[in-house]
Amino acid sequence: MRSKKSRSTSVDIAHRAGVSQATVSRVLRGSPLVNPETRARVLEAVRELNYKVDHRASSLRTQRSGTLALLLFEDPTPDESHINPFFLSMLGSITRACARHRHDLLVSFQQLSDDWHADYEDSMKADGLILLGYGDYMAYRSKLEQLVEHGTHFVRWGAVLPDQPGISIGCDNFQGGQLVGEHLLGLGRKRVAFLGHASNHYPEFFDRYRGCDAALQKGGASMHADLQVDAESSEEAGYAAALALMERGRPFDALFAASDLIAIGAMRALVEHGRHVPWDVAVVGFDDIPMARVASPPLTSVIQDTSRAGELLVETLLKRVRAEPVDSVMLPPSLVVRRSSTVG
Amino acid sequence: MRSKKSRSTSVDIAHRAGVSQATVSRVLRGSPLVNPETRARVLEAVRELNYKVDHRASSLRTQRSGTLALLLFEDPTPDESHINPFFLSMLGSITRACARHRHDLLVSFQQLSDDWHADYEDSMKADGLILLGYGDYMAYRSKLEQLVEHGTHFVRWGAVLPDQPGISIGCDNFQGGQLVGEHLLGLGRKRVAFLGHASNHYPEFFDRYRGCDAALQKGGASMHADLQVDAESSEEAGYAAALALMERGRPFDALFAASDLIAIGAMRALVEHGRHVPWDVAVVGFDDIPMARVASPPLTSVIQDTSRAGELLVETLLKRVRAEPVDSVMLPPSLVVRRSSTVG
DNA sequence: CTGAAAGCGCTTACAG
DNA sequence: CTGAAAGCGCTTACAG
Repeated sequence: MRSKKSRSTSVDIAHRAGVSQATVSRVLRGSPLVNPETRARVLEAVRELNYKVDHRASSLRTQRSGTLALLLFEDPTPDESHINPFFLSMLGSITRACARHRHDLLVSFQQLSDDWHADYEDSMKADGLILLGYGDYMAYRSKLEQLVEHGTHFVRWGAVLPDQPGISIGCDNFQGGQLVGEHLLGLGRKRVAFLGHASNHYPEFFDRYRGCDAALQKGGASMHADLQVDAESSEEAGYAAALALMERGRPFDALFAASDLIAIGAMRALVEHGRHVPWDVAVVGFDDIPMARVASPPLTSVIQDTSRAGELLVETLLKRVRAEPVDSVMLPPSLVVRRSSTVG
Repeated sequence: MRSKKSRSTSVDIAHRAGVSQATVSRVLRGSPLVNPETRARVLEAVRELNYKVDHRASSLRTQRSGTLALLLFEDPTPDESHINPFFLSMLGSITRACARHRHDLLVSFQQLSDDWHADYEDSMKADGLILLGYGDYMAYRSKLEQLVEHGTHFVRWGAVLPDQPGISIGCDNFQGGQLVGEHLLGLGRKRVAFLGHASNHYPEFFDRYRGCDAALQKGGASMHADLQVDAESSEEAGYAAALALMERGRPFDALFAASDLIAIGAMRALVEHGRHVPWDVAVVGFDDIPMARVASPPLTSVIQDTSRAGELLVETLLKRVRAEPVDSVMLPPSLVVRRSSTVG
């Protein structure tokens, strides 16, 4: 139709229903100050002409777009189309949460190096931003400060830290690490290697590391600096890190990977070098991505509640947009035990 | 800033630069009819006030939103956050393609049963729609017809069929099936089971089936109705279908699953029932999702070029929006051989 | 309960 | 090359 006649507007509806354009608008916005019969007539015309409110015009007038933007970034950039599966799962739950809250979602991949603070909200495309991604927190932090200073509405998925700019929703990574430490200790493993960055630059990984350390210490063990190898969250990095670890020649009977991707890459390296998982080395990951169940052996991991997380991110952001008070929140993780860590 | 002073407009810029608001607009749209010095002055003011064009106002005026909408649907609805990984990968490449073409992307999950034809383009939120999903084509088709009749701009990912409403970009599923059939034949396997719907209701799966059949026939074999079991694309369905297949008691030495998820579920069932993959049964999937590499044994699969697909979908849709002529396109698939089908 | 009118922030003929 | 003016399609005080 639209290809032939041009799209109808509220004026067309007004005409057809024999009312003013203002009244059409009132009906469509659900204003209570409209006579029920008038309303019925307008609605009838709306149906007949298959009319839809022009979202741009209404949003220009009301100064609310009803749209949220999701900015997803990873540094270094993953090769084409290989976004971290954990973020993809978050993307799914955020999309659903947006729909529940009757908002649209704009999705965009960004480089940490991009000028992403400058775009979506400034050009009035979105009422607020959801930030999702890994990367060096020290580089990240200054961007966040700009956003705050700029008055942009945003919520970030990530570590909940004291004094951080803006607000965050994140997993309780320390507790996640503890769950892993306790599990390994219960298995009698005390020489626990850690694959992943463990510094302030990667606070999520670092908290996982420290949580595990804290748990081990209760059992008279601890993490060892010579059993820690840096790795970003990818299979390749996990593979390389496991090789580097074995190269060092220090004994270890368990391996805690900062993410499932790292764990999966590491298991490959271990097996290729004759280490049996879990007999020689119990392996635990983090995130519980779909791949974890399928890996061989199936990977013990820490579950982050992505659907709760998506809901909370959207809910919190909408509160921020409405200038209601909000707080950072940490979500409790849980452990799922599979054969990569247990014998039998 | 914006939280304190209100956002600046083109009028503010005009004022500051000592020109008319119309000139500001010309500069920002890159119009050639502006004196270079004037342009410089305007740009200076833009920078100082950190001004960004209000996208809604500009889009209202130009009647172009610069936004595309991606509608993702699956029937039956997957449980929270477990979208088919193949679609997730498509989503990634579509997002990137949109960015390359300087368009924004709105993402939304839909039920096939929803009234999705009615929304995004009608309310002027998007210039066009990308449709992505599995489902009963017969139900789907009537929706497509409505879209066409309605003059909506859309491109669909899926089977390229004669007489279909609108245009499609899809994998050459028949050829994909052929590659599988030739591969299995080369391995000396002739009793090939098929897990997945094989009817007009699921044209993509059906083409894969027929392609495989065509290849087998060249080798004096063929697909058998009693070795085909319906399954939608999920691990659970694959698991159940493999059980049903074994139940029938007909011998088979190869299994072609209509998707990797089906294949992975099926392998689990096979192994649990004492069949060795690939010795007893060579297994091949379709899609080459990330899980395929990690499965045990790693899964032979058919690669669909998702990054090319995303680019083509976006490019084609934008042409449609600009009323340029476009055609449906089939992309050539390729086979990646892993240990689920080869011995040694 | 309803209408006339102003205005959201741009873009683009039109006139100079 | 530049400005004044109309208009994109709505929403919402204001007056009745």
